[in-house]
Amino acid sequence: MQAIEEMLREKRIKVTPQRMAVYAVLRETRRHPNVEMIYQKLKPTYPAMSLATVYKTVDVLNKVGLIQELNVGEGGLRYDATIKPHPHVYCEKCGKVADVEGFSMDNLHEESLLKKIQEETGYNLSSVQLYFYGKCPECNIVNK
Amino acid sequence: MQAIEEMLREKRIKVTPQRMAVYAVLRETRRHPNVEMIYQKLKPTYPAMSLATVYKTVDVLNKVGLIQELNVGEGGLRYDATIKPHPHVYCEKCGKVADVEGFSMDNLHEESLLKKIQEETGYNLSSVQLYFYGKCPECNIVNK
DNA sequence: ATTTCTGCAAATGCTTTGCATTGCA
DNA sequence: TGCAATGCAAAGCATTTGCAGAAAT
Repeated sequence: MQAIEEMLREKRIKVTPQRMAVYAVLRETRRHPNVEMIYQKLKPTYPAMSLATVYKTVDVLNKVGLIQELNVGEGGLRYDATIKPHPHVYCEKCGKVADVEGFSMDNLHEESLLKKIQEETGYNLSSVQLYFYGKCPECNIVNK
Repeated sequence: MQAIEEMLREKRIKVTPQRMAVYAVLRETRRHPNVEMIYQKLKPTYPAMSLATVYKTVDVLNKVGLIQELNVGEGGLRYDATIKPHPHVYCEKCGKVADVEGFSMDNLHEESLLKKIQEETGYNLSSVQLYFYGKCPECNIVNK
């Protein structure tokens, strides 16, 4: 795994402690946190860090392509440091987001398919998201 | 096409002019409007209708399965009266949402695939959404 | 030295809520 | 009649913005 500092530098954005910290949090977790979760996680270590900075930081990291933004149900946008396209499952009860690893999205990026959809819709496409909705194992146990 | 009044009645929800009007708007358009757009569309005909009612109505229609809710980019949730699963394309510049018709999502609902993903994730799945992101034809022409 | 980022607080925008009134069944 | 839906205004969150001071290149 490449050093975080290097990765930011390669993207030609200024390397600040806040940016390294936010990116580090996202690389260490599989929980697809939203901005508030990232903020809470960083608070003990960076008491001065502002929520607005977390918002700005995930925006920058997303725009340079170091992380991806997930638009699943409620609770705000979620962030994922794994940028290789993969499907996500969302729990409609507790809001948990998990990766689906056993399904490749390569076929959705396949040259011919994207081209076909571009022709049909006239859109110039750049990315794809596949979301599955349901109930997570923990919420399934609980009645109702 | 079935009469709107009948469809609401079959879902055992109270039939009101507001609900029929909102559902009618969604059946007549392919623009995947958000709540504000539906509200603006109805204002001339139903000047007394409240924005809150539109919010409550799309929520009810979605819950009984007459419409589906789309969680694409900015500008609020979008609504679609076509409930058969199909992919959507979202324009990252102007926010337009369009249907993709040339790609079937049946394979994503295939018994074996859903089962496989349920086994891997432990989630009990109920629905799927496939979103493509890019730029629409109109926005592609404009520079930058 | 410049440019960009951060932190704060205020502002914005979408959505929900509480409640009195109205309307469907 | 009784329960549910509507309309209005206020409240609630998530997110954005403007700007002065701080930090990175």
